[in-house]
Amino acid sequence: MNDPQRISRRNEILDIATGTLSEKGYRGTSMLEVARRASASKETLYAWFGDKQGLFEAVIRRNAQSVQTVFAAQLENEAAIEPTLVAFGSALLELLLDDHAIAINRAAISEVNMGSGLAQILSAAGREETLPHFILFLERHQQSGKLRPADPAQAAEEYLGLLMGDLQIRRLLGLIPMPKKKEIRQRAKRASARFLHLHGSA
Amino acid sequence: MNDPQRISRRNEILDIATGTLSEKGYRGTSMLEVARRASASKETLYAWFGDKQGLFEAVIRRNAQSVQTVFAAQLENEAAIEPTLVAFGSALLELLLDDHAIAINRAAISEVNMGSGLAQILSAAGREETLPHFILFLERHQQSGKLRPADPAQAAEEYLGLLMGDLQIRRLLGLIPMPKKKEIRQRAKRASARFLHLHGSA
DNA sequence: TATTATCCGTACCAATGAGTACGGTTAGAG
DNA sequence: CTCTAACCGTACTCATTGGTACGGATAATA
Repeated sequence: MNDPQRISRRNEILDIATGTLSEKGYRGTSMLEVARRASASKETLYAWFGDKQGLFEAVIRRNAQSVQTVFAAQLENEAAIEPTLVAFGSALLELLLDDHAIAINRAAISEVNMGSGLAQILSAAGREETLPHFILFLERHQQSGKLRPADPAQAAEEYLGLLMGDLQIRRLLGLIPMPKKKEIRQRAKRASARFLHLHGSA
Repeated sequence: MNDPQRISRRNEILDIATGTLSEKGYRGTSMLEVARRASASKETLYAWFGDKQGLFEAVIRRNAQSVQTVFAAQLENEAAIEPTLVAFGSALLELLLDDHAIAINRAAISEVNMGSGLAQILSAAGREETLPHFILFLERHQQSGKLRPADPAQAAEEYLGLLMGDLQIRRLLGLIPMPKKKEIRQRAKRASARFLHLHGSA
């Protein structure tokens, strides 16, 4: 198997692992099932990813990587603050609430007590990576006078709180389905308006 | 074993189950271990609680019950709005972020895919039970003119979002320890101030 | 004191799943 | 074309754990 083939095969396996994770959860996903669905052998899985945790670490890392790029661009345009805020909020909700992300977060949470590092990896590749971009964005607008001076980290957290509410928890608990695009946009709009009400200079 | 003894014994077992859940998580907690710690027999556990899920359903229900009473009183006094908001927020944070509550939420989340009803029970006994009290509280203050008219349910969710931020998720992921009382109070104060900034009539 | 129901501890069963080993096959390298 | 390395499928080991069975002890009750 040559290199491009291996990469493609690897991604195929990670796709299948992600799908299985969404359907059955971490505990409910056996290596055998992933192998069967991927028409791969357990031995290959273990050779490539070490063990079960390693496989899902790879899932988390790849998922995070595909995200990272989206946000960096999102927050670095020079548009007015409100539309950017709305676009960013929508993208963030879309991303944090979709089935794959929820499955990944559930996996990380359910393995916390098993001494697994999944949660650390998820945090490092997720929040730790994107939040600074958002904070810088807020600082830029503070300096340009569009936002009143304040601790940008705290302001960022306020926006996140207004945006998410307890949606993520309720998704994690399986109490609500993925919101429709329309609801998401509406929510992002409202959160942005509220945020500007608190922090805007107008 | 007479009745009061049984009740006390039952609570003792639920305490131990809760502690074990905090330490090891749902998956990491075996019925054998609970039995051993409680100096009980597995057979008694199964006789009293049906199965593993039944045991932890009982844990959730008892925990929720002990909470419910706190909030009802909290929100029905006639004090000014801000101190009540701060007190309620502090109590809520204290309650949602402590080790036991986090362990319970982790358990419910990790069992979602297994078709367990733990999450439904948690929601019914938790959010569904306390949120209406808070909404009524907001409505009362709207009618008395202390709060500007608005959808009280939406306002309630905003307060929750401002209050929690992503603290709960980070606690669930094991990324941060339980906040100190002082931080909690400070956070409740800030969230209340922000909320009144958005919704207060003054 | 005798009786009976409950509970404890231990042993047991069946199922599951992580991780390993291996023979057969395929596909790329020389 | 041959050879070799990687991969697939299957089978196997081993540990864990949910759930059940049972004998002996214990405490309430008559």
